[in-house]
Amino acid sequence: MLKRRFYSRHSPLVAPELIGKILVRKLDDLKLIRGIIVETEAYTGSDDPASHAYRGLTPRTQVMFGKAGIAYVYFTYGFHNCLNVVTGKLGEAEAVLIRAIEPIDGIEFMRKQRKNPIKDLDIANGPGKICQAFAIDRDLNGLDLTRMDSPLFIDEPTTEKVQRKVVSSSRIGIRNGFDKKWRFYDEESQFVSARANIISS
DNA sequence: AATATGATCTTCT
DNA sequence: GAAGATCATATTT
Repeated sequence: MLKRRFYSRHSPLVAPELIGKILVRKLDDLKLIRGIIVETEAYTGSDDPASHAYRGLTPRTQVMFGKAGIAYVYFTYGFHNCLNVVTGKLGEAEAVLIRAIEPIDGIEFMRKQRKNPIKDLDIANGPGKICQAFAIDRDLNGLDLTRMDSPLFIDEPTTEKVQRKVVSSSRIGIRNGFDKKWRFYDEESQFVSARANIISS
């Protein structure tokens, strides 16, 4: 399990290192849902016009200003939740958005969470889809991902491939801050988000 | 293959 | 009141 030391750094540094790591979700019945992170985006605070924290602390962005290694889950477009991990030093308002995942374990569960027949490629290739597949909602906002008993955390890969070809681009779905190349993804993965493919083509 | 639209919630102006 | 770190479906090229 990744420790707080890993998260307590500048988000554009943490985001590319999360590619290839394993997101793990523990359900009530002790079932394990696992997948490889293949796409992330870094956000910072007052210097990043694309960030929720750009205009300072608000009720929604409160956890971004807190300790690293905490989940920041927000609700967007009236429909979807998105999962971030808080990074940086205390008070710095940084986070990494998890944008796409390659499912490994609990695929049948994920399929049920989403829409029943659905291709493996479409289970978690987008931030809203990840939260559906992994049963993540705002109840998990503020959760500490570095505690042993946490129902959600990030692991080092074990049997999975460790070396990834990580490349960067502009972030997706934002109007400002296009100059920053803070979206990172595994160039060889088929599981990156669908919207990314549309925009970059 | 590209573009449009509906769903409909939260936050900040 | 408008915009938003989205997604699925429908409609048009």
